[in-house]
Amino acid sequence: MKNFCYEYERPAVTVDAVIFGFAEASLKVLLIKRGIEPFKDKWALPGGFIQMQETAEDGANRILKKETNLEGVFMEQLYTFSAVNRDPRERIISIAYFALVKQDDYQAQAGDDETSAEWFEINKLPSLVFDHEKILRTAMYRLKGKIRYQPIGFELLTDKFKLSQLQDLYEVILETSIDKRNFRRKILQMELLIDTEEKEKNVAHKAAKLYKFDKNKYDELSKKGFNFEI
Amino acid sequence: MKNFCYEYERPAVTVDAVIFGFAEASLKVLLIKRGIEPFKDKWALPGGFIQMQETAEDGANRILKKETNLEGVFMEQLYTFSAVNRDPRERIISIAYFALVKQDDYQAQAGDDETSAEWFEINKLPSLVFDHEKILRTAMYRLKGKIRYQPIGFELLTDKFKLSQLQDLYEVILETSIDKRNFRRKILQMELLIDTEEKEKNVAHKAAKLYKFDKNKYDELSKKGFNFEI
DNA sequence: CCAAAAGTGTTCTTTATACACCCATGT
DNA sequence: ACATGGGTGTATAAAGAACACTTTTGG
Repeated sequence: MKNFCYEYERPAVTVDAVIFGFAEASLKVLLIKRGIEPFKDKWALPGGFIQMQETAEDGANRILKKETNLEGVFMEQLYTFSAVNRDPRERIISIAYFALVKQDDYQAQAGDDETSAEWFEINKLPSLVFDHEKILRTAMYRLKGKIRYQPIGFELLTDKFKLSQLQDLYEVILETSIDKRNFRRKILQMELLIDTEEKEKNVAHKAAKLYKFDKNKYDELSKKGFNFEI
Repeated sequence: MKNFCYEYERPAVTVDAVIFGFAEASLKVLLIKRGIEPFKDKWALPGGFIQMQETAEDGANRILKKETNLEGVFMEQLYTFSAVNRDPRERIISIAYFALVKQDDYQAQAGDDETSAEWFEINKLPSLVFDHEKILRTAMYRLKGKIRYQPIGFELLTDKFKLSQLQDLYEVILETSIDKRNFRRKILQMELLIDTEEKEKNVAHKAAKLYKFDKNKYDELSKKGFNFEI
């Protein structure tokens, strides 16, 4: 049974993923209900042991795919958690990632497997196992810091979005209110949004224009020293 | 000999440290000459296997102490490198840290052991083993990004410094030139420097005032939402 | 016609940038 | 006396912050 032997004791290594979504003007996190001990039936971040033939990033993508059936979304290494007793069983080091997904895509594609994954509003979280609350706090802190200087907010919205959705997103994540006119001017002045010429439909008010984020243009400008900032 | 057996195969886990110093107006990194195979006598970042009773941060501090005899300096987790073949022997995952040390302190205290550690100017590096060049690039990128928004530059200077030293530091790390008057005004307006009432001595020109960074005041202001920015 | 969200400009304040000369000290 | 780096102020441009009304649409 125990076939892998080493000269020195080794910690186990896992990968955990903080998967953020945004819907109904609130920030959400995907949690899974543990199916095994320890802490069976408690909520946890999706994760698993790293495989010998995969990088940590591969592992994080594998977990993302398993839980959401999504691939190719924004994903970034968050931090490596190595407290000696973070797992009651044995020494386990966790390399944590955070991902930003377009929640509508997920809702369309997932639901076809029976893992008990569920979206939780960031302000209505259950208690989590191990040090997962700490990991989640770290992820939120990172997201909050990063969204102002990199155009990652768009990763949480559908491809076409209206400016008020983008503003809602910033307001929720940064926990501030932003002046509508100043926000719109600032975003539009960057010239990173493509006007799709479409409008939202069937709303009981003036229909909003829909925009797309121009990733190619952003990449171009970045090379020339442009810095995104909200 | 191989006494530690597990049900599943496990990667080994190491900690590597990118230790930055600043002297003679240039940024330096501490490298060690490897004493063992593989790559014996090649230059590498200081590092070692993580111990079962220490966190990664403890490990990084242990390595820092071993190589420089310093403790309590600025240290922060950088990134975890997990490419499958980054080490030719076997799968080794490295949790990398970066540290900022006051190089003068080091020169005063170290030299009492015979490890072949040596400071290299960042622009005159030898080639490094494994993926250590990648780790170093990652560290420099992080340092460059971070120094503008957190007062970590002071960690590289002696306790008392003159403004031109601080400016040199920013110019070297950011790879730009900065207007002297604008720089001085910006730094002094923050009111985070304490005028020590001392001046440099024995220089063939007007003696510069010496300042200290007021960490307590910075911590206070941070709590109230102040953001350091150069 | 009413409710609900979209869309739009101007003024004022703050911050960033560009720029050149005199001062103190040791040799 | 001279070479070296220290120290200082102002004017202009750019960016940020504050603020209220009209428009479009479905019910």
